[in-house]
Amino acid sequence: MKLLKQQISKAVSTSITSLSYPEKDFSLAPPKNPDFGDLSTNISLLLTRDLKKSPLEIANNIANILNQNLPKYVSKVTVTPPGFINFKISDSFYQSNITTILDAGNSYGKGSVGKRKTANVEFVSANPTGPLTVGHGRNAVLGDTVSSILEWQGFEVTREYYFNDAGRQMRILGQSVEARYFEILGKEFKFPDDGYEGSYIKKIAQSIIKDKGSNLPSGDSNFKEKAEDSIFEDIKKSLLNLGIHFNQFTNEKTFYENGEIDKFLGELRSKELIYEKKNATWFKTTALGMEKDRVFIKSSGEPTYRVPDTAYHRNKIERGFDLIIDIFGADHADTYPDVLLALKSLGLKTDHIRVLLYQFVTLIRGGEKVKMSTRKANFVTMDELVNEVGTDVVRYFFVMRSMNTHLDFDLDLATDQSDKNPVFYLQYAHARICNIIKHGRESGLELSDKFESSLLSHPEEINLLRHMVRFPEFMELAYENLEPQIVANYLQELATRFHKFYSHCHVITDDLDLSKARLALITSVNMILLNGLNILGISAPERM
RNA sequence: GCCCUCGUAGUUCAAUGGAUAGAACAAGGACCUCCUAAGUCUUAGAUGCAGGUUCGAUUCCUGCCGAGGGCACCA
Repeated sequence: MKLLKQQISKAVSTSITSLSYPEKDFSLAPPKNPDFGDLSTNISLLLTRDLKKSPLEIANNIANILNQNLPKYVSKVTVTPPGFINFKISDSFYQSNITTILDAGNSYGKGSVGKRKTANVEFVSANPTGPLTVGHGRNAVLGDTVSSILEWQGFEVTREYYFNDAGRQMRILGQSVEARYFEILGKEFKFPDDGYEGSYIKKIAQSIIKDKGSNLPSGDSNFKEKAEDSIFEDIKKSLLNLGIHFNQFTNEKTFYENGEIDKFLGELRSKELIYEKKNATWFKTTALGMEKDRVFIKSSGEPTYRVPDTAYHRNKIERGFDLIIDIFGADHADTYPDVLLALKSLGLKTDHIRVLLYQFVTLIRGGEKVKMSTRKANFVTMDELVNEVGTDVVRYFFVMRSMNTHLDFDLDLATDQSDKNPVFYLQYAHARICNIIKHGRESGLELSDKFESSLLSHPEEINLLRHMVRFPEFMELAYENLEPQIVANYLQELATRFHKFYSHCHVITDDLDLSKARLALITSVNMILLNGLNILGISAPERM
């Protein structure tokens, strides 16, 4: 399809040159209404102003030339108001694509932009203060799917989880566990003001009593460490439940210990971008065009998140990735520019860093919005959700919408309607095909590379084939925009066209040649479904 | 007050600046002697408001209204 488009574009360019029309950057894409043709270009509309002629006239001039010497596989060139030039592609082009798909198999649609390139995708990155919640779920699924989209283009991807087990949050976590520990033992305790109130804290305290006895003193390091270990283990388990596994966990502490933080602070200092004021250390972002300076080291001596984050990103840059992606919630929108600014001041290139912001999930339960807070233990965990509706439904739910939409997650509906989730529509198409293939096998029909593709001329077959050839193009689009919902939308449309085909055309019939051709057709549809579902991390059951 | 994201059908969401704005759920009809009806067909229903750019705007720009998030010596 890509080649064909290039050929047609070239033919259009040649014809406008021969008419001495100026060159324009025109579009060539399938029109929404298939009655107009398979591909349309807006070139004549773009030329209207320069040529001071009606777009229809220009279009007719171009079309006349094109019709004199049709590009390969183009059967007709037409013009429709207001001035689109439409190309009708011959059925044989689409029919021949089946062999292409079957030959490529599970690599059909792969791209090569990422060949011999590496990418790092940092996501989730939740500190181990509590279980993975539905809020983190959107991050997790997006990150994992974006990673797969990159892999599909040839990138070697490192899925990375960055965390900090040394800050304020973790200190309070330790104190919360300690308080519960003494509470259970019937001793005097003080629950911290901003303590974590979830019941998991008590469970951790209980397990500490079991493992370490009941004589731990206040301030014992076990409280925090045990909590961290236990929570981290749960997070990893929850992620695995979602089909996600990380290649690397990076602890913020590393950058203090290996001196990289001191190193880059020194470098900024020597560039006079750091100064002291009110007992704190500031980064002079105003000198770099920002509205106000930012604190790097608090008067308490603790660095702010910007410091280790900058060191961490520098580290990622130095590891030589061709592409670095951060998946952040909308609440981080204002924070990463500081980090990028610091990196630039250090003389580093940041063009290959892409920050993907996703909007928050609003949870709705009983018709009411639920304000989520890990600290207040007001949350729904990923595990609860996955256990209730299953991994496939959860993953599809998070990936079927654009990440910059604020989405409402109605828990009652999610569980009530989980059997109406559109993911089943895709899976059902796959299962149906598997069943037909099985049915064919039972009557002695096997897939063979010898089939007469020209028999596939039913309108529903052509309609299906038209969408199939676009798979590589859509995957490329998903990569360029880093938007997983493009994959989901593509598959949804593919499944629709397959289901329509199914209701109009029988595969296994008395007509052996037709059956063979249709078997090849549905096998190639299945290949695409499988490839797409794989990218989304969704299973493809053979029976439903 | 300033910044970011979003306002599309009753509801939840789609739509590389293009031609008649698509689905799903909910509401009203129809279709299984036929490879799984988790399907197909069909009726009704929407671009917050006001300008601007453009041959053409849901899409880009400005203002207003509304929702969410930010604007820390929290991450």
